[in-house]
Amino acid sequence: MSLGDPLPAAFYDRDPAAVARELLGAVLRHDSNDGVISGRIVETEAYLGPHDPASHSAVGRTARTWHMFGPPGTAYVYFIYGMHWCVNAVVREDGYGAAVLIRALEPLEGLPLMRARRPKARHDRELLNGPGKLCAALGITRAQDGLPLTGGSRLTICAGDVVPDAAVAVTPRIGISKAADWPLRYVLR
DNA sequence: ACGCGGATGGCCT
DNA sequence: GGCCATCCGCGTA
Repeated sequence: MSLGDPLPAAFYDRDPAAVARELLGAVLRHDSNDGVISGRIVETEAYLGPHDPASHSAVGRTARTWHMFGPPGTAYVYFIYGMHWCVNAVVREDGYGAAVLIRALEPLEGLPLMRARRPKARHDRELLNGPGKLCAALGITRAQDGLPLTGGSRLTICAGDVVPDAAVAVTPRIGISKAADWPLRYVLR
């Protein structure tokens, strides 16, 4: 595995917090029908599995959460608040039900297309700084739910520069009510 | 620079 | 029926 190659399934088949930490600096890329859009991952959250009360997998394997229980390196895309899509990378072994939510990116490729898909963004800093915003900008919807992120699909995560611990902040997860004090959010500054 | 509430729909109970 | 792993606009400073 070197810089720019897709991260393999073995990268994801590990402790969710470690994967969330190490996804910082990696690159999420969507080869959409309208063009390639990519960004550097700068914020993530770990959802540990069925025993984590804030995790979607805590309700079991339903139609909505189906792909969260898929093999490591699968995209789990869900619809929330009647308007927004959010994208996760499935972690741990096939059938377990853990994932890492991608919460923010820094723009790399496809700036004009991002701006067209995010007309409300008043400057480029607001294009990808939220889980719903980055899915809108990249064109990620239910159509990408279940795709492998490990290569061979149009949605991939590729290795980036190594990020030193001094550049990483760890905080509680955002926007949840259960297990809201667990420090599983990773931010690159 | 904050804080608050409405939008909006699928899904679980 | 009520709850969301959110975003945006409007209000007060």
